[in-house]
Amino acid sequence: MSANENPVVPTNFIHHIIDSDLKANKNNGKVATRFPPEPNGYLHIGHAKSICLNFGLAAKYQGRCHLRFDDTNPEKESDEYVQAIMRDVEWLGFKWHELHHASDYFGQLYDYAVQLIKDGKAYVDSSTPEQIRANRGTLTEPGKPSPDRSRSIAENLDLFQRMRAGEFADGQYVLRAKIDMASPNINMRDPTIYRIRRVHHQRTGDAWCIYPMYDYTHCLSDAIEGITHSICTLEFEDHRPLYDWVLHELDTPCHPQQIEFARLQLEYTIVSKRKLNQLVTAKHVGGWDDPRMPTIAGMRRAGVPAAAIRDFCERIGVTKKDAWIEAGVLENCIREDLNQNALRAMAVLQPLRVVIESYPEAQTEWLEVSNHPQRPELGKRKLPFTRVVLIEQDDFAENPPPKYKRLVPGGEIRLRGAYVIKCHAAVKDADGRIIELRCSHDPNTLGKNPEGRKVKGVIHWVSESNSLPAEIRLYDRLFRLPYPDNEKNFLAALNLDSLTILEHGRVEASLAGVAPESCRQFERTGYFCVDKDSTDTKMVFNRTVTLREDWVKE
RNA sequence: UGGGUCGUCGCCAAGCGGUAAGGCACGGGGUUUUGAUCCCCGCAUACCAAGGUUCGAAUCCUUGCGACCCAGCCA
Repeated sequence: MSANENPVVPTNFIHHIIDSDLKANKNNGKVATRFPPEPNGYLHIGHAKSICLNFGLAAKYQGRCHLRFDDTNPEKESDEYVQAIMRDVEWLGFKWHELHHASDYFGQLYDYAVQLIKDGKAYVDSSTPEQIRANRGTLTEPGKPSPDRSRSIAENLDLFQRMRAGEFADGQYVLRAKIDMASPNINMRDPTIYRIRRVHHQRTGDAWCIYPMYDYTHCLSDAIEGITHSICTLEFEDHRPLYDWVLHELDTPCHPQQIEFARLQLEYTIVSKRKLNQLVTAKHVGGWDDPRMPTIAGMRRAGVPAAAIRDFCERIGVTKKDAWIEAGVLENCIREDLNQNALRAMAVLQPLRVVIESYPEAQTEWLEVSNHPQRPELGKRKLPFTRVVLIEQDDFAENPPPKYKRLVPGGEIRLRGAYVIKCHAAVKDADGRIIELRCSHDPNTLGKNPEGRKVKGVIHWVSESNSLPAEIRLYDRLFRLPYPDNEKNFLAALNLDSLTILEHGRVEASLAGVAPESCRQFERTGYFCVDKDSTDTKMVFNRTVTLREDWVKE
């Protein structure tokens, strides 16, 4: 595939920063990044952008990229999420050079906190959350110091040790950094860095009853791991002074540079773990891996190739601009990959019986068709042609709209890879519904055009007797509005027709036994992949994406 | 009315003082036993606005305007 041989890897402002760091021999010419998810939900397309960025940087600069779980809030975290995250990162195609957990550093983090206290840079506060909030001030007014701010170092040390020892109730005390209650940056108004919480931690169990906060933990974890460039999203820009403050006050192995970029915003989707969790919990979807979910697991189940996600992340770029990506960009990446790589197959989603009266009843011809019209190296397969075939209900119209290119009464159509047939009659049931077509075939049209006339269209088909029953799940976008988050309640933007199940599909017999996650292009209808719900008696396919349809719809 | 950041084509996005890359979308044409793919062609005298500096500005300066983020013992 020469198309992907010379990918033009776009550059972005982070490359510029690193390039100049390298030129100045900062960090001894090394580059180390990390992807730091909190294990409180499944990874989504927004995380994919961050993963591609961080692992991509390490690859580009021959550096390292760590996977680090930011597991400092045991109330929301679980091992299920840890496992899912590792699975998703690997599936996306990345290998971490080191695996870490912020919880691995709890001991060191505690020692650093003691040092901060000894230096007079942190104090134990007995204020309630309400008092802390009230004293924090507002965006335009400075905060007021807590009465505990002047507590002695000795007393702070004693109290902090006893916090750890479990002598106090949850919430009774917190440890705060002593910075500046009048700072125009609210994050610098003595942020809480430790809280008491008697919660079982998925990794450290009940070893701790105090847990460090993100701002305190993240920078130190980066420094401990020797991260050189700590990349995060824009909402942490205001936290950078705090990141730098902690590392400046403490004697750490290094001082990583925090760089912020704009998080992904994709039309018709939502990338908030809280809201995605809500969709799962309230059963608006089948689970975190529901094919409609923008999660990595969901897209994987839908049949989206990892390479398409990587391509997408590359195309959208990395900037600090608040941007919205049109849904078509992702779809294009998916189609581009699948068009190149998916084998073709014949499948009829909503069958209509076609009896070819001119074709011998007992006869079966094995017709050779290409697995991929543009890639002969992918071989050919044989399809059984029989007297009774099934075509798509949509491919026949008694009263065709203008420019209809399919079968009509008295008209001819090419059955893809087979004969040209002509429709003589439509058989209807008592309700007037068409249940069968009576046709004849032109035996002289196999592999060649009929003489003296042009056939306007080609449709797909499957042998009635020699095909497999299949359930086809047609997925559409989960939200009917491009910006679900703009709604007071995002659930109101849900597309109630996001899933259509077709129970009576038929697919060509060669698909028997094809493994889950295998993708095929069902000619003329779209890309589909085998779902894990498939059984020996009934295959199940998920529609990944439709084919482009360039014509005006009726 | 505090602080932080951003503003180049419908949507992304290069550009970093020398005269507007690319992708998606869109429009037109061609090939085609998938109305798919593929292939051509078109698509910003213009870079939020207004001033200024300069031989020359999207790029530098000034002043406006607009958008986003921040007041968790969440991350």
